[in-house]
Amino acid sequence: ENEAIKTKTHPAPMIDRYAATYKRQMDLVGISYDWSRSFKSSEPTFYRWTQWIFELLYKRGLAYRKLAAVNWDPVDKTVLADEEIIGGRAERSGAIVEKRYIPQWFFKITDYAQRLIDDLDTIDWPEGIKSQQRNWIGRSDGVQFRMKVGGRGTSTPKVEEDELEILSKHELTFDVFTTRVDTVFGMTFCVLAPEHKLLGSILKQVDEVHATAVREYQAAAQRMSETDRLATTREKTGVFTGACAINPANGEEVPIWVADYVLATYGTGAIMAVPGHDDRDFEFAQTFGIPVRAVIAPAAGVEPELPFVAKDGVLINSGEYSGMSVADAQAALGEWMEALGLGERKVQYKLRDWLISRQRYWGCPIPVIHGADDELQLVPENCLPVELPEVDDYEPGDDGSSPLARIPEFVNTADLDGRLGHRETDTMGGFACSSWYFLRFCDPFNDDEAWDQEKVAYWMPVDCYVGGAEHAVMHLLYARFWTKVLFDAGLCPVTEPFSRLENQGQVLANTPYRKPREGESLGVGEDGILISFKEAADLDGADVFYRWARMSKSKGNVVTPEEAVEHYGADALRVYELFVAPFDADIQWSNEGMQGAVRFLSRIFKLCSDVAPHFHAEWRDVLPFEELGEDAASLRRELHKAIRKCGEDIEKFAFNTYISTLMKFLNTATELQRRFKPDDRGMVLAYSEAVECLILLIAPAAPHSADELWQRLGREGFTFNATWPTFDPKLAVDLADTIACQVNGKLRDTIEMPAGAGNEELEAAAKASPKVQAHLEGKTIRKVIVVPGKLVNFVVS
RNA sequence: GCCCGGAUGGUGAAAUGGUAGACACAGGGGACUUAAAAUCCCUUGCUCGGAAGAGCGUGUGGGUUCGAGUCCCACUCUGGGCACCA
Repeated sequence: ENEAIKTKTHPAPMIDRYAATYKRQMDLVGISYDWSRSFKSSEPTFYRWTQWIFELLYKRGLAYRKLAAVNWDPVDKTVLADEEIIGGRAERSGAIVEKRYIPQWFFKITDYAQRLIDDLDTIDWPEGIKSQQRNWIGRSDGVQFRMKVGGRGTSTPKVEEDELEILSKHELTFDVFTTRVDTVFGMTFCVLAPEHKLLGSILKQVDEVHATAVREYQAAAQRMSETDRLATTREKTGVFTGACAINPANGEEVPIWVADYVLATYGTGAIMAVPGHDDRDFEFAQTFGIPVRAVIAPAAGVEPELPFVAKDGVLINSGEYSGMSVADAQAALGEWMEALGLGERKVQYKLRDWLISRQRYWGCPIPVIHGADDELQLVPENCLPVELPEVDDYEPGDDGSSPLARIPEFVNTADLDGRLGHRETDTMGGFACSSWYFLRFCDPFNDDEAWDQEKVAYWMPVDCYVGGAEHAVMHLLYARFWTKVLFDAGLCPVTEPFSRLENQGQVLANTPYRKPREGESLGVGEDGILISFKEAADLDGADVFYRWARMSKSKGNVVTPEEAVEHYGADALRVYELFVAPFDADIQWSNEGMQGAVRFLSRIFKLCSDVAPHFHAEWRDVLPFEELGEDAASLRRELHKAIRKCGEDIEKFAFNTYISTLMKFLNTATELQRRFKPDDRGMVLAYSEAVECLILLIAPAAPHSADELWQRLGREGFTFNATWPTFDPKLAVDLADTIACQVNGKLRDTIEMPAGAGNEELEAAAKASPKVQAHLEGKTIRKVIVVPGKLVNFVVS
C-alpha cells in the first residue's frame, strides 16, 4: 500500500510481480510446493469468503462497531501505527500526533480469551510462544468494586481544606478492578486514567484551578504512546482532581488523582492505589507526598519493609480481617463485597478486542451498508463479494477516511429497504485474510462455498505450521480465534488450526555502516549510517563497522537465491542453510560456509562414483550378509546408526545435526574405503548398501544430486518415490562403550568396556586404571557412582 | 518499561544432569604440482611443560548436586513482540 501511494500505481500488478519472484526462487532451489493450490487473497474469489466470515461473526454477536482512538497525523492527514510515532511526533512528517476518535469495527476475541488459554495445552507449539500467548491474553483473578465520589478530602496533605468542594449532589461512582483486594485497607488514594469517562462530570464539580490542571494533563497524555506511558523507569506524573472517593472497606475518604500510568483500555480504567503494597503506587505516593500505609506483613508481629508486594503474608491494620492470610482475606473480602452488592469477584483479561478497521484502500471491503436511517445492515450473502472499486489514487482522505469514501458510485447504494444508503468504506486489516487461508487451501477454487466440509475434515488441522516467531501473539492468536468461531458454527471440525508449530530463523547479512561525522544526526536508536559495500571499501577502515542485519533491498545487502545457486548450486545452498545453524536460529550468511557444503556434496559424488562400478544392485537379497570382515561390519554399524539418527533429527526439525550425521558417516566411509578391495564380497555388499542408503538419506537435503547419483547406480525414477531406509536395531549400536573414569567429578581416564558390562565390572575396571589409581592413593573412597555405559565416579576424601 | 528467546574456541555450532567443543569453517604444517587451484593427510580451546602430565575453561555473581553448558536465585549484554508493517 505504501509503495502504491508513493509510486501512484495499482497494488495488484505489484502482487503479481512479487509472487512470481517468490515462486521462481522457490522452484530454483527445488522446494516442492503444490502450486496447483495457490491463490491470491486479494482477489474477490477469495475475499468474498472473508466477507462471508465477517457476516458470520456479526450474526454471532462477535463483530461490533464502537468509537476508538486512532493516531492522527495532521500534516500528512493520515492514520499512523504506534510504531510510526516517535516521542509523540510522526516519524515522517514530524507533526505532533493527535488522537482522534472514529467509529471502528472490532471482533470480540475477548469472548474466547479463556478457551484460547485452555487449548494451548492441547497443541504442540514451542513453550515460549505459548507463554507469550498466555501472558498476552493475561488472565488475572480479582475483585471489581464500586467507589463513590464524595466527602471532603482529608488525607491529602498538599491540598488546603478550603480548596475542596463537597461532591454529594449527584452520586457519582466508578468501578475499580484489583487483584489484591486483601490490601484494600491500605488504600490512600485512587487514580483514574486521563481518558476516564467520569472525569467530565467530576470536573464540573471542582474548582477551576483543579479542573484546568486536569484538562492540561489530559491533553498531554493524549500525545503519549502506551509504551511510553507504562515505562516504569519514567518519573510518575499526575494531578489531583480536587475530589475524593470513599473506600467501601473502611469508609475513609481518599483523594482522586489522574495519572497516565493507569490505562483506560485495561480493567475499568481506574484503580485503588495501595502504595504500601504496589511498586508503581508507592513511587507515585513518594513523588506526591501521599501517605503510605502497611496492611500486609510477612508474618504476624513482623514489621514489613514498604513497599511489600509479596503475596505470602498476613493482614494487619485491616479491621476484622487483621490476622488473616492474604489468600483467605481475598476470599473473605470478595464474599463480603458480593454479599453487600458493592462489587463482585471477576476475571479480567489484558487481551483487547481485535480492531479490524483500516482506513485504507488495499484491503477486503467490510460488507456493511449504513441504511437510510443509519442502521447497520449486512450486505446479503447473494450480493457478495463487495468488490474493491478502482480508484485514482491510494491516499487516505483529508478527514482520515479510506480512499473508498471518495467514490460516490461505491458509497451510494440502495439499502435493504430500497432507500439510499451508503456503504461502509473501511476495509479489513490483512490479519483477516490470514486467519482462515489455511482452510481455503483445502478447497481453493470452490465457487459455491468457502470450503467443502469433507475436504476440510480430510486436511485439517495443519500438521505442522512453519513461520517466524514474530507472529507469536497476533496472527497465531487471530487464526486460533477464527477457527474456534467456525468450529462453534459447525463449519470446521477442529478447534485448533495448527497442531504443531515450528519457528524458522532468518538469514542475516553482514552489512556495512560508518560512524557519524561531526554534526551529523542519526535516526532514533541508531548509532551509524548505512553505507554500500563499495563505499565501505573506499572509506578509511576506522570509520566503518559491520553488523548482522536482515537482508533488505534498502540496505543493499541482499544475497538472492539466484546468485547463490549460480555460484554454488541449489543443493549446496540447501545443505548450507540446513547445516549452518538450528532451524529456529538466525543464519549469518557466509560464502566460506557455502564452500563447505559444495565440498561435502563433491565428496559424496566421489564416494558414489568409486563404488558404482562394483555396485551390487541386489545387496538386499543377500541379507543377512555372511563373511563380513571387521571393516564391513563396522561400516554397517555406522550406517545403521546414521539411518536412525537422521530419521530422529528430521522428525524434530534438527536439520543441522541431520547433515552433520551424514558428514560423519561419509568420513567413516571414505576412511574405510582405503581398504576396499573389489574381490572382498563383504565390503562390496556393505558399500553397496552404504552408498544406496546415503543417497536416499541426503535426498531431502540435496534432491538434485541424489537423483543424479540414484540413476548412476542404475536405479529407476526419482529418490522422492523411493522408500526411506530402515535401520536394523541390532546393528545400530556400539559393541563397546567408552567409560569416563572420574575421581571427585574430575575426569582422570577413559576406558573401553564391552557394551552391557555390569556395574561391579565397570567399577573394578575403573579402579584398575593407573591414572585413577594415582588419584586414589592415600585417600578413602566414600562413595562410588556408576552410570552403566557412561561413567564411574569415585568420591574420595 | 513489560512479555518471550539467546549468550559455548579465531568463526558457525554439538552435547536425555554424566568424557564440553561432535560436525564444519578459518588457521598452521605436510603430500601432490613446473606453479597455482582443486584434492588428500596431520594439527588446532586457553595457560604452564621437551614430554608425560597438571591447571583453567560454556556472558557475570551466588546456590543445589557425587557431578551443572544443562536445574534454582540475582544480574549484564543481545534478538523478537507490544495490538494500524503483516
